Amino acid sequence: MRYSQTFVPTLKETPAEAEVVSHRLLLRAGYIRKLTAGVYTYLPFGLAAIRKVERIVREEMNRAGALELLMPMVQPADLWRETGRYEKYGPELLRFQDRHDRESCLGPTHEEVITDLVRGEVRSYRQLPLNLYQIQSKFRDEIRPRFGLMRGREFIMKDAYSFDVDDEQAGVSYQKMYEAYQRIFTRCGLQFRAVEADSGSIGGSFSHEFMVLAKTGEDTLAVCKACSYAANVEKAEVKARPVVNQDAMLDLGRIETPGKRKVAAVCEFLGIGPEKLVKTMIYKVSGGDGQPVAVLVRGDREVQEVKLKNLLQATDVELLEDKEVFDLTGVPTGYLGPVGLKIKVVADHEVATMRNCVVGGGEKNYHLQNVNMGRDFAVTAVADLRQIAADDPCPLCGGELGQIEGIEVGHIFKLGTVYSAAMRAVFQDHDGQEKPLIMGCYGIGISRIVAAAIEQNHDENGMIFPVAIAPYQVIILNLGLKDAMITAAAESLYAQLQAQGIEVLLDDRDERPGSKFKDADLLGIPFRVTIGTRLAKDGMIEIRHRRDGLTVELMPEQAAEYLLSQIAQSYSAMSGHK
RNA sequence: CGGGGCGUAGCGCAGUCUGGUAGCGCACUUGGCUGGGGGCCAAGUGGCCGGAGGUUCAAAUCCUCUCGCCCCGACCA
Repeated sequence: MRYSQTFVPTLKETPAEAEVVSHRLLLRAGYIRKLTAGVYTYLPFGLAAIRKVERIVREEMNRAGALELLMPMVQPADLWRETGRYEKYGPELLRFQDRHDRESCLGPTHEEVITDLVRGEVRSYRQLPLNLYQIQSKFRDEIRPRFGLMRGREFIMKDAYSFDVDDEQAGVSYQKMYEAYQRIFTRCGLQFRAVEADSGSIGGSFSHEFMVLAKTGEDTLAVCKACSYAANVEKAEVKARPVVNQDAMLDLGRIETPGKRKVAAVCEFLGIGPEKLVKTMIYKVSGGDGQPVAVLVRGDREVQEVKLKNLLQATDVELLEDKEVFDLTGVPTGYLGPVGLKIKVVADHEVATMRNCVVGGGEKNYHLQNVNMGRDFAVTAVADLRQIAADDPCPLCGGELGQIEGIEVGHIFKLGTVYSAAMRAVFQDHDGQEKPLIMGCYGIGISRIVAAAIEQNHDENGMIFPVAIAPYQVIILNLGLKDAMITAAAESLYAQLQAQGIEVLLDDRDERPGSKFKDADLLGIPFRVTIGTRLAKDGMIEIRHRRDGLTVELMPEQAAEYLLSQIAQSYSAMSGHK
């Protein structure tokens, strides 16, 4: 492609609306433009990167035996009512009526549609297993779209659905996808990690997330330094530690703590550490029994709301506002405690091991000391409810844990029969019995991968794309448009590389060298060839690696061979397979 | 939805408090010089000041309503 013939509106200045680096660079480099909140047009270079990712995904899905199809974006409400999700999915599901007042929605995911399709066509175990996938635009009416392609409302996603005869076969399908995902992200040239995950609102029993490691990640991962354990902190299990504190229980005491509401203030006032204190947090619960619940965790710990949600089998939990707490309990926040509390109380494991701790007094300006669970108050459940901390041991091997940030780019679930049972998608097994299909679902955020790749690979001058997903592999800068020798060399190399199947961009614009260098860096193209006055001076052209700045000088006739071998090397370094 | 902020030229912004000629930088057009990291000189083009209503002799500026966008929280590929 000739630069003068394409459409890459680069920006010298940074658009004000962009917060994260991938969003800023995608706008500046002319890869995307915003149409409206969370909805973007992919310009030619942005689309080229997307297509590269799609191609890798297709190849690996096909290799794993999945079959591509394409489902509609517009879906009838009735289908969603069958699984109860039309009501449950919430405002993220964009609903509308067509001219006949038929209720419809834009597909945020396609479990219902695929299950509807399969129940109509699959009758026998002999038609299974089946794994169907599509690459489709999805729409989720996010409360707050942000970060450009990272969290848009409209985004491109690959979603696959597997159908099996039993749990064991479903496990095989799951494992195949797990392996395909490993290959996909490796081939994309990304540093990533598969982690155990919460299965979230889609439901189901077992799940992994694929996380691109980047400082700007929205998720935090707990990763063992000794073994292979890695999990989203939402999920990372905190093992109940052995009780070390066998002190005798002391007499309960009431102490005045005027104006001391925060853990830190109470601790300072009483001269104790936060590990001697128990926090009481009250949550509003949607789903489950719907009753508000008080959660107890140690003073220096955080409640992990996903764990709480799972314990209560709730669809959502939300911390009560200060005023709501007072209305419910008559106690201002800061002085809440489990003693004498009238609502349901659940405690983190750790609280059960604590002796003689301090809790809120249940009235303004008072706390209680030497409080002991069991003697002074009762709880309805003791469970793993807090977020894993840096000093917690690995739940698998007991080793030391580290925490890193990640961007979720893929998620695989074992769904079981959640959808097939609700929608009566059944098959007849060997034994003649009718059974629900065992399902799995597997998502990859295609457009998000492009953003994540940039978050992970950039510098102050712009993007640095991995070769496999760069819109072009090579950019040739012709710095002597009016010089016949320079132009001839540039044109010749351009033709040679194209003949070799290399995707190459020739910067033939009548621009000053500075602009061309800046744009080349910004666009993130892995290899840059500079052909300028040095050709006349010493017969050399220059090839520079975008990632590390490594620069070599060569004679023009050596260039194509050099680039070919460098590109091949880059690919083999990130081949997901032999 | 709650909290904070912003809508003025394609982009980034000033002007708004204190009403009175709509401005700056970048980009764009033309000419010239220049030519290895966003160059220089000169001359230009481009605005219903988000929209509607109101106050006023006079509104980008004050008032009311409205639409849109961004940032912080709960959601997720």
